[in-house]
Amino acid sequence: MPELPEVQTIINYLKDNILNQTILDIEIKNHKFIKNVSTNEFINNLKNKIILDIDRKGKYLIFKLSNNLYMIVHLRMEGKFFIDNKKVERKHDYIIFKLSNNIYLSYNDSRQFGTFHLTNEPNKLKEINKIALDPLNDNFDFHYFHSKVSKSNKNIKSILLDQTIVSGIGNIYASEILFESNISPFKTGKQLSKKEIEHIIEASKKILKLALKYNGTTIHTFSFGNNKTGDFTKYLKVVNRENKNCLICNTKIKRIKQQSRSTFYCDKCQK
DNA sequence: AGCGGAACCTGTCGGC
DNA sequence: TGCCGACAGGTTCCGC
Repeated sequence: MPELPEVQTIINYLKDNILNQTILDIEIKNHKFIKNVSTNEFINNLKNKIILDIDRKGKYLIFKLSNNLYMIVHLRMEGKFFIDNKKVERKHDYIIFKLSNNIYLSYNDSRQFGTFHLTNEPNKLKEINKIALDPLNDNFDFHYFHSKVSKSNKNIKSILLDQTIVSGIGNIYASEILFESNISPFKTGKQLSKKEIEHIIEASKKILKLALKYNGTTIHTFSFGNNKTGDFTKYLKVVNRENKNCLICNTKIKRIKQQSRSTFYCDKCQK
């Protein structure tokens, strides 16, 4: 489900609600989410730790806890956090943290793809270590991106989805960024001119910032803050607009598959 | 090395 | 109404 704007929206909401709370207890209803430690280790390590900060690398959430411990969470397609003032029964709640002040933080994941890791050194965790800069980072610039794409034979849509080249972009924003850049999703990295690479960098920063401002995009199921939805949906220009008119040139928007994932684009505006 | 496709799961929607 | 297939904001793994 979530890409950078959605993950950051979730983090902002969590920070408003659970920062400096102590984890009093943890209930685990399904063990599969915990990847690099045993369930017992997970519980014992987290118990009585304070949530000092919540940060992000790409689409990973990084919970900084007291005693130099970090909990790393990836929501994949459907992971969600709910915050309740009392214990509730909710379908697909699989990990429930009881926090001080009687707050219950529940991890909910209908498709069960999400992951949890515990570590003292997040940057040494292989999942985090390979994640590239995201477009909102000032170091994501022409020099960096050009060096990563200019020799690539992959199409630019796939390049934008490659988290080891640029992080935080997923299937929705990849299409939106390419439309904003006037670049065909079929073009390979090699075929891009310097100017086009510049355009993609600018469009990435612009779209992700704007989407974040509107708390992300809700098409199917994204929500944060116990069922609030993202407002960027109404600003989407190509995604889910198959067969509708391009807002710039009135040509019908096309929908195709690349790497078995939907790409939306305007074949007149995007060359 | 690099690719496409399957796998991981559940839910929803559209067509027949 | 019911069944069946396609599809879903992601990533990894496997086989060619």
